[in-house]
Amino acid sequence: MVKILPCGRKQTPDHSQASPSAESWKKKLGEFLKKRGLRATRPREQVALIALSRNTHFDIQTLVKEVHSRYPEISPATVYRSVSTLCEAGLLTETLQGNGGIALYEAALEEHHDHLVCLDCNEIFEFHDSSLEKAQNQVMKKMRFQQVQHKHVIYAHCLDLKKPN
Amino acid sequence: MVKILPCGRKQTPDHSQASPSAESWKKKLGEFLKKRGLRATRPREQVALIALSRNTHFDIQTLVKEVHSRYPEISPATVYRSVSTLCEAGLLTETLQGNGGIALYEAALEEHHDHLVCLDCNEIFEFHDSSLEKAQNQVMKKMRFQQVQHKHVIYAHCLDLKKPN
DNA sequence: ATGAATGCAAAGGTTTTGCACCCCC
DNA sequence: GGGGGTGCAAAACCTTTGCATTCAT
Repeated sequence: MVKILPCGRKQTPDHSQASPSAESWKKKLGEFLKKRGLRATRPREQVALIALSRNTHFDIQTLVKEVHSRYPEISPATVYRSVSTLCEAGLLTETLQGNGGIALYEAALEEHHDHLVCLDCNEIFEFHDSSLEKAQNQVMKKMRFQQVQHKHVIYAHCLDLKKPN
Repeated sequence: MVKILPCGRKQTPDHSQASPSAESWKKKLGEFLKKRGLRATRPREQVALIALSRNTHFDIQTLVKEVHSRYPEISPATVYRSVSTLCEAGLLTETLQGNGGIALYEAALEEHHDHLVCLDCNEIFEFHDSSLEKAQNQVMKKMRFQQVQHKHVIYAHCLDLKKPN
């Protein structure tokens, strides 16, 4: 289990600080670009910076606005193009669908985790449980499939706190 | 576990026949509409018929086309409006995202199941495993949340058959 | 220098909305 | 008869694309 906060309080951005992995994406991105014969351009790296230093899940629109506010010269088209590059590079993952069925992304720097959406405060929590993963692998084995990836999102009410509004 | 077919073969539509639940949605829909003060109109019920008698996952565009081909007088706008009504009524569920990140829907008539997307043949399989569910409930208990719903999609390769192309 | 990347604007597609008319209750 | 529902068309959005230009290598 990674981080759990009682519902109603905001999740503290605990990996916004420069973590050991904070710089690792630059290397990883560089390698990917070289391998593909792509170029390390300024706009591309600025989008990467903003997308990968976020500590929350985000949709593209939010990213577009954020990029625009910090780098007004970068066009939405570039943000879209960069996001797909970053996904291909394995630095960004499309994780779950938000309220309107909109795809949300997050940095793929950390180890795998599942998602818990609190129906009271709408906050998204992350967790990891090894027995859950184990059960999952059992099922795959039984079904004779080899798991590559999975998306697991649980929607739940918080038992400790009541809805703040 | 519900249906599992070795990868590379198409999943047989085994609940396309009139099942006991085939008619139950009419009642459920009627109750919902009454409770909300909404009306049981012909277009609404025709869309419901097509959407709920499907046995596969589908995206809205597909549904729009299908509705149009059977009932050309029904406009796309009505399909959209009906789908959200059916979702609110709990008769339709947005399940997972297909290839392009497009939302897929399915009838919520049957008992809960998870999804397995075969990366070799792109087929979507459904499964249910009680120990998996149990593990899940354990986690929720530990985290002090009460689970309402969850979406679990596993992407995997089939061990038995090789990619057909 | 060469070809990839960008910005811009236009195109393409999907979903929502405004409004007059229709029809369920 | 009243108010929700529908169809139509327009609007609003989001995302992709074409193209001239810029820029990394």
